[in-house]
Parts: sequence; structure tokens; C-alpha cells
Amino acid sequence: MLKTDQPVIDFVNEIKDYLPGNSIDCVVFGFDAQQLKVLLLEWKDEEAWCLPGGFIKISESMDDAAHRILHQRTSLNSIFLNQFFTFGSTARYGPKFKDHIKKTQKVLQNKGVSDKKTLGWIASRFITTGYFALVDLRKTHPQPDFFSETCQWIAIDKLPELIIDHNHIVTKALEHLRVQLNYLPIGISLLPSKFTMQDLQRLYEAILQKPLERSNFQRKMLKLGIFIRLEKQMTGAANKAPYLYSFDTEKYNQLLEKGIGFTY
Amino acid sequence: MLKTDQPVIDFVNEIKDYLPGNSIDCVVFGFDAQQLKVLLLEWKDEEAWCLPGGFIKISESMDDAAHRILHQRTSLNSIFLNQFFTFGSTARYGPKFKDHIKKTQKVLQNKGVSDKKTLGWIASRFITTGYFALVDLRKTHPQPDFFSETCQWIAIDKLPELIIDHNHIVTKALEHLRVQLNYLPIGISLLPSKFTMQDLQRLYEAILQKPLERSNFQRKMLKLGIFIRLEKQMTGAANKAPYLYSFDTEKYNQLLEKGIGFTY
DNA sequence: GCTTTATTTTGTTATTTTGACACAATAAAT
DNA sequence: ATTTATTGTGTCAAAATAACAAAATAAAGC
Repeated sequence: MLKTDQPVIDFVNEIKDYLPGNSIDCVVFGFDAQQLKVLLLEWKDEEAWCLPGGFIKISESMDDAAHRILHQRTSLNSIFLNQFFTFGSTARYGPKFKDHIKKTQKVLQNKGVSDKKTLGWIASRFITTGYFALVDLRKTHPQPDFFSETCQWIAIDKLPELIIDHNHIVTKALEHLRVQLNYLPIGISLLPSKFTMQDLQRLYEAILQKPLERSNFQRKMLKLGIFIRLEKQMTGAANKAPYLYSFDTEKYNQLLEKGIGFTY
Repeated sequence: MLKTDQPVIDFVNEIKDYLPGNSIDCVVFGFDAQQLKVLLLEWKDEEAWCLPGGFIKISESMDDAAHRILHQRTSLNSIFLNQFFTFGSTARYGPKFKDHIKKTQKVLQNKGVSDKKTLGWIASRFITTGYFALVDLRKTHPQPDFFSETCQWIAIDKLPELIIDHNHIVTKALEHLRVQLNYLPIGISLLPSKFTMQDLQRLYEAILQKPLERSNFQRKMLKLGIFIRLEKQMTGAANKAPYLYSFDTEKYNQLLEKGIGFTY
């Protein structure tokens, strides 16, 4: 891994280039067969898990910062990324926060960072803005950051305890995902380019966390007129093979603007 | 007006008590007979209009700051207030911003504030978080702030040019209002406690900016089971008088949690 | 090759919802 | 008593929904 891919190193060298008191945390959603997953960083030695995040350069917009951070973690360039909430409560700074700061400073010192300015900067109050991303996890190459040993996909219903209020941030992101479902490019962002109706249904079921009626789901989806039917996918199983579909991108985007009037 | 109601005075005296680089701007919606209105501040001498806003104390959460700011402008204590977006683009800092800073510094100097720290603080990059509020404008007592001469309700379709990106902030707030319509306590927050179905319909028409069919609107609304029918309102006109309604608060809130499945 | 098995795709049908318009009820003015 | 404007309720065809049924089909077993 190149040093230029480690933003905290840059940050340590040039604190003055970053806005103080503001950070960004990203909830990156991926979908794998049955499960909705989230990209997490694991701090092996310190036993901590957290969301990918970072800081904002003075010369850079918040959106640019979020894209930069996500590119560093996923290697993806054009990501569907939405800001969803800014977390500015003082409740963030309880004992869990203090515990986190100790670990952070420990890691920094272990890596040879000892100047007081940096250690103090990290320990001050931050207002963090949450972004959620929808990506095809098959196309990502997860990379740990300065503080972490691994970067991996974890199923949404098996999340470990995360630092500070990061569990809360994930919960909020998921709420936004559900509420805005009809306005977000769920399918096209989270699925591979070719998929079956069952894949699509499982995705919606994972997000809504409730089962949907198979035949009605299929008919209603197809009626939207945003799919292109491709060849059949021979599954090798002793039964009828499903058709593969891809999205008609133009029609999909047109429909999204008005909101897909889909009832689940 | 008391000096304690003028937050910028406090701010000037105690810059160190506020977070640098973060601000709050509020889009306060009210509804008056036919029109959706927004609360604006007018800087008479400098010919500027802006949204009510302010800064965040170090000891205070962002939500508390927004409530404090709105209490100062409206005299209301329990306000429906939702954070909707954080504006962190660098495009905010174009010529319009520089123009605004000049005016701000002029006002400060006219009012006897001349220390460089304050003048510089004001001119730095701010990330501003937008909140929108829904209030019964009949219950408000609009108060101008340190920079403004008047604080008044302006119809949403007759907004003047506002400072920096405040027009954009209003547009974004309105978008959120529309998209989240079925999850927000529109009626109970914006209407007086007793209202007619026509009042309610005009409110929805103002937000959605499209006409709705009278009889169907009425039937569908009443079917939600969240209204209490009161006495008739004698209008004095030569025609049938409408019933007055109030909300059944408990049922209304229950319904809002799932989202009112209303189609318009 | 014929039958079995599991799954997909298309059909059917009763019920509910929607949208558009009709009509009766009614408060005040003429 | 009649007129007028608006409200509240009625009607009805078309569309959408939900639940279930039946036909189609890819591979395995015999």
C-alpha cells in the first residue's frame, strides 16, 4: 500500500490544510446474494471497529472529501453517494468517546506520531456528516486505512459494536435508505449488470426486512418498463431457468426522478 | 428588545465559546390562508435578505443550537424542527460571498465591533447545516437579529434574492418537505387547531404546487381516521357551511410513524 | 425416452383504490 | 319561496392489489 493512500499521514503532516471540528463518515452498502452488507474497518490490536471516514481539506467541498475517502477505501471512482445526516450532538462525547480517543492516541504514538497539536486535534469535538454509498461489492478492492488492519464487508444484521456513535450512524443510514427507496438507484448500484428477478427481490427484501410475494413482485417490477430481458440463466438445477435482466438506464433514471410509485 | 436576545453580541464577547467553521440556517415554514411562507430577515441599510441563522456553542448540540436560534426569532419554544442537509460546497465562497462579508463587516464596524479576530472569524469558511421548521405563523412574534432591521413572513413564490446560497437552501428544504410529506406533521404544525378541509387541501396544494380534486381529497383524508369533527363554521356566505376539524393527535402520530400512505 | 422435481412465468379472480363527475344538502342573500 | 355558491356524499368505470392457481421448463432419476 502506498503512503499516499493513507490520508492520516497527509493529515499529520499538514493539519493546517484540514478544517478543524468537521469529519465525514461513510456507510457503504453492498449486496451479496442474500445479504445487505456494510464496509467496516477493524483495528486488530485495539479491538475496535469503525466506519470508513476522514476529514475535509480546506480547498475541498464536503462531497469531494467523501468521494476521495471512498475511493481510498474501495478503489471505486464513480460511486452513488448521498449525504444523509450530520451528527452534532454533545452526547457523542461520553465515556465511549474518551475510550476511543485513548486508543487513537495509542495507535498514533505506536506509529511515531507524538506532537501535541495532532494528539489534541484528534481529541476535540467533531461534527461528523454521514454519507451513504451504494456499490457493487464485487467491483471493490477494500483497503484498510492508517488506523486499521483490515477493511471488510460485514452483514448488516451481524454488525459488531462500533466506536463512538457509529452503530447509530448505520441505523440512521438504513432508515434513510428505506424511506427514500423509491427515489434511489438501489438496483442499478447494488446489483451486478445482469441479474434475475429473484436477485432483485432478495435485495428489496433485505432492505425492507420483510418477505414479498414472488409472482406479484415480478409482475409489478416488469410493468415499470425499466428492464431489458436477456438470455436465460441455466442454473444447473433440475427446474426452469430464470431470465436474466439488465436495467434500461435511461428509462430507469427518468422514472427515479418522479419517484418509482412502487408499493411493497 | 433585550440585549440577551441578540446572539451576535454574545458571540462577539465570547468567540471562544462557539465552534469555528460551523453554522446553522433555518427555513421556517408557515401557512397563511392560501400561501406557504418563509421567515426572512431584512438588512435595511445594506439591502440584503437572509434566513435566520446562528452559530453553535461548544457546550451545545446542533439541535439545541437550532432551537435556541428559532426561539430568539419566533418566541416559540416547542417547534417541529428537522435537520435536512449540510451545505459544504466550496462554491459557496464566490463573489456573492465576498460581497456579503463586506456588508457584514460594515454592519459590525457601524455597531462598534472592530477587533480583527471577530472580523476574521466571520469571513472564514463555514459549513452550514440547514434545518426546516413547521410553525403556526399566527403564534409567532418575529424578532430581527443583530444584523437585521425586520423579520417577516414572505410568500415562497415571491422570495427576494438572498445572501450567499440561501435561495438554494430554501429550494432544498422545500424538496425535502415534498419528499417526506407523508412522514411529517404538516397539518398539525402549520394549521391552527381548528380548520376546514379546504384549509387542509390548500396547504397540500401549496406544498405540492398542483391542484387536487376536492371531493376525493376530502374523502381520502377523512378515511385516515385522524380527525375529530367539530361544529360547523358559519362563514357568512350564501352557501353551505363547512365543518371544522381538529387532529386526533395520538392517532395522527401513530400514523406518521408508518408514514401516511396518501397518494395525491 | 418418460417421469419426477423444483422453480419460473403467466393466469385468474375477488377485493380495494383511484379518478372523474353527479347530485343532494344547506346557509345566506334576493 | 327562490336563487346562489359551496359542501358533503353518491356513483361508477378503470386500475391496482393480493392471494392463489396453473402452465412452462431445465435437469435428474429411472
